Amino acid sequence: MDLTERIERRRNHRYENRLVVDWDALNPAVHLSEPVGREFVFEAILDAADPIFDGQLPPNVYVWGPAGSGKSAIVTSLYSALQQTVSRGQRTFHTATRADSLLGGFHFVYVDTRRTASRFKLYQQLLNALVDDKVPERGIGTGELEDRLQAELASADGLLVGVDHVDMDETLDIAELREFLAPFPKVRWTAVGRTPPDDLDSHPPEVEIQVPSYNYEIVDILTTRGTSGLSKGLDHTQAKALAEWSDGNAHDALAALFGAASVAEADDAKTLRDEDLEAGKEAVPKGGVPIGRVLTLPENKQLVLRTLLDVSDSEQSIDTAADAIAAETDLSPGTVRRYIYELAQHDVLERREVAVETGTAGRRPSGAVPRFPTLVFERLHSGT
DNA sequence: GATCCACGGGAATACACGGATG
DNA sequence: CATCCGTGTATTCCCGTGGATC
Repeated sequence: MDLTERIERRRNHRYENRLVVDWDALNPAVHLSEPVGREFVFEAILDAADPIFDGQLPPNVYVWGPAGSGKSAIVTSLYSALQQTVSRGQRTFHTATRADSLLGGFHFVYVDTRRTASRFKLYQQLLNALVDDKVPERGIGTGELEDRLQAELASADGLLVGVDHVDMDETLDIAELREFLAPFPKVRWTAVGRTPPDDLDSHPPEVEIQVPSYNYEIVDILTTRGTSGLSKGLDHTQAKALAEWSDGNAHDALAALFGAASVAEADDAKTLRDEDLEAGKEAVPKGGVPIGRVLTLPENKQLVLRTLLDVSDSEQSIDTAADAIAAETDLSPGTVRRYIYELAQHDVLERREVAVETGTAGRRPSGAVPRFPTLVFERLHSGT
């Protein structure tokens, strides 16, 4: 037996003994290419997109439903599939061979407005997806980008944009989306959000598709993910219990599973024990924000959150915490404090009354506690 | 020289409480 | 007793500046 063989053997051995074999499979921020149990929504979106097969522009579509119901999963997978299908034909398309490519003149781009909440960034992202060279992120005017995008679209039949997370804190709402895309008559969108169409403060999109909350499907989702993520898969009883706990929120269920796996692995456990699952659930606040939301925050805000988890002793005021964080980072105390308040306003943190020992004068201080899956956040951050 | 936007810092406003006032 | 006022904090709001890039 030679050395490489021995190494290989050892590697396999370790691999087999390892609890988690694929963290991405358990990661609620990573969507499967084929989401489980939402086929009818795919059909509805494709129905609406049907005109493109005749070279016509389709209507704008609004997909809406509660948190953790698979909306993002659907749109990301659908758009990446469309993008791939089409761009394959696209390269060879150009002039004569138009008939070869059914969707030849259409482009598809997915954008997350959590990262794209200004006119500039929207144009920048769209352009970046359409052209080969990198589009500058600064040093260039918004008008210039608009011109370039116009030029790029001149030769296309149309552009379909999947716009995720509209109408939330710090993201685009439908009215802004309309306004920003108004200069481009060939652009149509599929917007995704939680707000019911009746509550939108702009006239409703032509097509509305409602995504209901998950129910029994969560067990399937957990089992599917568990099978590829855990060396021994996920026990059915545990999957069922997690599903029930999650109340139809697939994100929360996965976040708890991910957290449980993280705890178990840190403890060198060979299987997921019930206590791990308890810890996993514990770290996922009910009605909190999804981990994806946190991971799209600007780098320094994430740094503040990560440091907060380290220095936090639950009973300290925001002021004290801010000072402690500022000492650990190269941000000023003032900025850290402002960040914490901003994060609290956007539900990433929660302000909570804190016991005050000193005099009674003045407004009472509050502390800040996380409203996002902390174990998931910590693990995803410790790697980078 | 122009661009966008994250930072920093400070001004404005909100809140808590005790004491004064009607 | 209800309301107002003053003082001390906490929180929110706003805008100028500068880094990085074109």
